[in-house]
Amino acid sequence: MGRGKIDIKKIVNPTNRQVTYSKRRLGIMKKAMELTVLCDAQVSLIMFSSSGKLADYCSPSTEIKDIFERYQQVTCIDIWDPQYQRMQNTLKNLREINHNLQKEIRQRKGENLEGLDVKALRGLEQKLEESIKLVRQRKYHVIATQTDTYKKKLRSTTEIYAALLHELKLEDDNQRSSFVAEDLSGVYDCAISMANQQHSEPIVQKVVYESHHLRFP
Amino acid sequence: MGRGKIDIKKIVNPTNRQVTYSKRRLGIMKKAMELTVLCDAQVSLIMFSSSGKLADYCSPSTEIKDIFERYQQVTCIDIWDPQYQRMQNTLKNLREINHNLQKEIRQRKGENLEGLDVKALRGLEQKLEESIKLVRQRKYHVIATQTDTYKKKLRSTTEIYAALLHELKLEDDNQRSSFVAEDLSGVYDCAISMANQQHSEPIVQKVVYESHHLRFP
DNA sequence: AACTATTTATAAGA
DNA sequence: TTCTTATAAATAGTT
Repeated sequence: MGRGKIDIKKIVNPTNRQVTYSKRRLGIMKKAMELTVLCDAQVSLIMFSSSGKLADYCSPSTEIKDIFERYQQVTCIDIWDPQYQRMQNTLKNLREINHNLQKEIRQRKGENLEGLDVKALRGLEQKLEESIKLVRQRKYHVIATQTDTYKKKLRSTTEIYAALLHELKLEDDNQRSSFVAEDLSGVYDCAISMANQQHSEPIVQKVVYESHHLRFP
Repeated sequence: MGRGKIDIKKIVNPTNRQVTYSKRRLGIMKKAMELTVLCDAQVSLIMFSSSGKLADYCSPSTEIKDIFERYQQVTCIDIWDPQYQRMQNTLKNLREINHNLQKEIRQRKGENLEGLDVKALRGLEQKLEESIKLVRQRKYHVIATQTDTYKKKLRSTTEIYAALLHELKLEDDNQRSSFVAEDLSGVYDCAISMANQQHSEPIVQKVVYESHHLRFP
């Protein structure tokens, strides 16, 4: 169809090829549309030109992905094999890791010990003892650091207020002096509560409580 | 093209429609093939007739799935949305769960304690103490059961050999008698080693060792 | 992008 | 279905 008959083989001239592609692309899309309408068929058409440009047609009230899934079902070919397979493997591995982790946690919690013999139990006990040792060390470290910080804060606060007290005394006023004495106790309380910011009990009480719980290696 | 012009609308007569579908299906496939060859294009064509029959064409040295993946890339549309999305979610969840499990394990091992304050550390310590208590209980239980079993075995074995010894004594032979005394010690050793089947140390030694490790709540 | 001579596709009939 | 054939549609080469 055209001024002359052409052989069905790759058109060498790129411009010519591009022009023919444009014309025939429209033609085939029209044909696809006609087939859809005339024959109530479901059609998916995807074309990439040699320059990589995409053109596609899909019968109305469907999407290419639906037609594709239908195609997949009919041909029994799993299109997403590579990615899908990889994901499935990853899932399997993760599940296994998960299972092992849960098992380990359960044992470290002292659950599900039925399968273990004396040797394994003793091993587990030792592991737990080591862990608890580490936790206690850390706890001691944190308390020590904290106590130290609070001590410094308290000292500096006390010093500042002592200085203030001194300044006030310089005014040599009996009424003032008694007021300051009252005030200082409040200031001290305030320093204490600062030192205990994250704790409900006063710091002194706390430290005593902790040290009775501490054990050092 | 044909004896008469037709409107592009659904052909009502099913037979007619089927015939037209057959003809045009071939026609469009030929067009697709020509486009492929003439213009060096990549074409995928999938058709389902109204009766559900599949026909497809794909440019040579490719597969529909390849064209489809390319289409997916270009359109940025994820074709396998439902299953894929579900899997991705599952993966994400599993990864998160794993991460948390690993974190918990690390803490229970006494690692990564930097972020915890005194209260949390004391909590962890208590949890570990509870766990160790459970492990020790279990260990005691296993040892007790095992010891009991071995004791019974030993007793029954000893009784059997005592009976044998009695029978042998009935023969009232001095030579024999001295032989039996020797033999009995061997028999006793055998019973001991039976009782220790899964352990390298003799049972008596074992029990002593264990009880010095045991602590009861 | 438009034109048109020709080829190709196909509707209707057998 | 497939073949035939008159006719519509598509398009190659040209402008």
